[in-house]
Amino acid sequence: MRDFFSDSVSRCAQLQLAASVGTVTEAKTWLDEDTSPVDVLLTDLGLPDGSGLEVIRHATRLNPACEPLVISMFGDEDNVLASIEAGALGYIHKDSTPDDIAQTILDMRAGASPISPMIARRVLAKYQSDRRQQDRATPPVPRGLLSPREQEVLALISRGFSYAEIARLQALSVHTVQTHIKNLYGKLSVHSRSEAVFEATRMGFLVRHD
Amino acid sequence: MRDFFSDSVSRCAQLQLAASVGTVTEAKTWLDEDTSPVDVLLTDLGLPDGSGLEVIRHATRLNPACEPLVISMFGDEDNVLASIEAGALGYIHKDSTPDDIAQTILDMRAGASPISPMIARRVLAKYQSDRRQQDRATPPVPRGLLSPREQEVLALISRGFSYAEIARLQALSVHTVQTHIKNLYGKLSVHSRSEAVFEATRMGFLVRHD
DNA sequence: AGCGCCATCCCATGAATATGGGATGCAACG
DNA sequence: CGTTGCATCCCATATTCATGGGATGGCGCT
Repeated sequence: MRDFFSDSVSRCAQLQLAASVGTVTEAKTWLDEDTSPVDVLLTDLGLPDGSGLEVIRHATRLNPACEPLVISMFGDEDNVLASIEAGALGYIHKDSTPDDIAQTILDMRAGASPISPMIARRVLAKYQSDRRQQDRATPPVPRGLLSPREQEVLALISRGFSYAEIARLQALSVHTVQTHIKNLYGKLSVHSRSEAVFEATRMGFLVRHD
Repeated sequence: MRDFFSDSVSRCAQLQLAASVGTVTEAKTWLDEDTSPVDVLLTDLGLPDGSGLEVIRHATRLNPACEPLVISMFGDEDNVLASIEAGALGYIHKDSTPDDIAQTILDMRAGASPISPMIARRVLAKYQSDRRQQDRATPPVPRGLLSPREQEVLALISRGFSYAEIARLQALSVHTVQTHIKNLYGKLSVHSRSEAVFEATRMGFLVRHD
């Protein structure tokens, strides 16, 4: 197998083969030790001592610019999908010729993602469903429940300002601030600043703006 | 243009052309009025009265199983990406032949996603960066920063309990509670209950347990 | 014109908090 | 065996909150 890979890679005049290993352990060790960043990672999924997914994760963590390419078998769509989630940018069939592999690597280096339309469809489906889920997670903010002033005051409370400080920041009287907070408590049905912050966060009023 | 599309579609023996329109408005109206669900939507992006993106969104909202296919020009990767986010499952070049288009539609119906490797790469990149961002959003909870006791006290604070109440609930002395909170403030570098709740939420200590 | 909601201001008081100190026993770690 | 961190307890006090009242003017809607 090593020879086969080496053979494939050696056909890319532009690339130089840095290493070729046969197990997850070997791969990780080599990645850790090697000083220069790894640009292209060509890996099988079923390695003797673990999954190629681990190697992909390891490599991309060490060098985010690394471009992992997975060798897959037919009918292995699920694993291909998993490797894409792990960071793979393309895959190639196990029975490709060395020339095919070389060409695929070059394509990938040129900015493409060698993926079959079938896989692409599944990635898209997942991408879109994730996106929809995020939208649902992003809250159905009960807008209009809190008046603008109340929201501002709430935000300041959450950052630990005292009544006096809030009054100064908003150019209000301390009394006014107290009134706003009083109303706020009513609307959130709470009885203290901390509880208000908790509830407001839970209800999506307080968003981080670091 | 209508004739061209019709011509393309009519070459798919399996498909029947339901309608062909030329503007966003027409499309929406037709989608709203037509009773049977739309299976395949073939749309250009630059329509006279708006973007094909709107049509895609409209169609997928009405029938999530709808498979939108975008007609794009060369060099229009950004828009293709946008349409994929809007729900498109594939795209085809504007200068394809009717036969190409017909074949592409059939491929898509068979479960593929006609996407060039270049576009695929960009989708993957976005997918993976979104995923990483979500991971970062899900916090690297600094476990061990807060002692168990402190976490409990924090949780009670967030629910609005007073020192005395917390003391009662935890079978502690009020003084002890005060000490814990004092230490808590130090660790979160805050100076009030509300700020503590805010920071703790931000840092992922306070999770909802409704 | 009247009603409701918001923002603004004012007051007073008991309750709760923030923060400074200091102290003990225990368990873990090297 | 000393150090360090946690949990526990104690005290005192200035500050801040929570909450009850009451009041005015503006804006939008009917």
